[in-house]
Amino acid sequence: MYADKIPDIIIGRLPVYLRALQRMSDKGLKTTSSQELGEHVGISAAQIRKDISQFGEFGKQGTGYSIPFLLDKLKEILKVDRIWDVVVVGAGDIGHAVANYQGFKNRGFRITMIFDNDKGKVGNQIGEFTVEDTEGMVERIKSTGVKVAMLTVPAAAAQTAAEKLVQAGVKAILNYAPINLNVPSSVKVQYIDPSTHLQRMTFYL
Amino acid sequence: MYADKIPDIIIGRLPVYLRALQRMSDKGLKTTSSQELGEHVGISAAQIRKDISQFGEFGKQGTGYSIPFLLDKLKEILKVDRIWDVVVVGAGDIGHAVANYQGFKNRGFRITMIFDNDKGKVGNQIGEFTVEDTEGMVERIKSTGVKVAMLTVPAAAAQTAAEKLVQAGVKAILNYAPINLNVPSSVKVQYIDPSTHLQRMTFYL
DNA sequence: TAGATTGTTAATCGATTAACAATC
DNA sequence: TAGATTGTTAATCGATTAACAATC
Repeated sequence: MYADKIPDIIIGRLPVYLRALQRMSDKGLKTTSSQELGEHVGISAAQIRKDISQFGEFGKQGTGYSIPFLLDKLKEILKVDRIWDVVVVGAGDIGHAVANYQGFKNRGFRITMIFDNDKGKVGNQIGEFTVEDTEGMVERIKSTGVKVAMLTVPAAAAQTAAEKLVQAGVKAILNYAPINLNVPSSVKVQYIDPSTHLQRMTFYL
Repeated sequence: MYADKIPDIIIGRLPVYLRALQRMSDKGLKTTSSQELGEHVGISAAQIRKDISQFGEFGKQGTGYSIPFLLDKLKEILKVDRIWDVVVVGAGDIGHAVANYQGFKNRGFRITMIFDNDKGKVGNQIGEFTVEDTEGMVERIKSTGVKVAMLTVPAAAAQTAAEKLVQAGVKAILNYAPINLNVPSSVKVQYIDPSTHLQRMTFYL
């Protein structure tokens, strides 16, 4: 859709803009400026204008941006103008937490399945979900066409699980295991490792 | 200690190197090269050498880096050659999850207190912790000297809670609430918002 | 109209990569 | 010694910022 390649670093900022705009919208605000949005997200006004202008002319000189309009555009660009089904692999503590997490609502995601390779956990109930056996996972994901996964298994099991997900056609993996995954470049991976974030801050203490 | 300012983007990569080296060490490996480490973390060998060389000459021509030595150095640089006490604010689902999370062990952090402003939750047991009332939080944190916090309250309560943490002398906040925090520049903030990460990937689907 | 703010260009700044002498 | 790999320099590449004409 966006013919010329958009730098990934810009894509990474769009969800932050989206989140801030959603909050403004929830407060009933109708318009904002690059200046104001920038103050909310800690990014310069010039950069926000440049980022947004990659995708079209969404603002108006003199008045700024319509919040509902920009919200719609950003959702469309990020493809969260729809709901993505998400599979969770790993029914341990983190798996439980993400399965019960209410924060995906209205952000474009809905968890639909949870898998674990521990037969002792298979069949267990987690909220509204029943833990399924990893054995049938590849087929099950293939047949449902799910493209997004969250990986919440121990580090030692993460690479193997990731390979199964790739085999099943998953194209986006949010990895909670503290290990780098090796996947084809057509598959996107994002990492969440709280210790890493904390260590990035202790340097400055 | 490191007189000339090190770019934050380099600091951000050090925990990733540390994590990979720890894994190599756990496997019993004793040496590695910038090439090999780079393959593990998906970063070019040149960049790894450049990053590491900011802090000293830790490698040897011809043989590469001693894993135990480089581990020690990185831990020292990131100040995780010690254990940091961490306070958790918010005893909801995420608070529970981080309190029970075993992944901070051996990464330099130890949760020591959990607070919530809901009197209904105060006194509850979460693992080995008793939920404490936010009312006494500032004094309690001040007196214990804790410098690191994890913020796991709803978005609407996050800014207020962050201000209390700042008041209490906290200098590093890992924020799980999907909102940007406004804090003095002397206080570091890192953000964890899984929806944001997912949205960054759906763009490419 | 006058004031405000966009979209965009050019300038600046910073980060990454390539290359290689030094040396283990 | 010969081969391997570092630390570092210079070149390249990319991202951010400043500035301003266009225009709502």
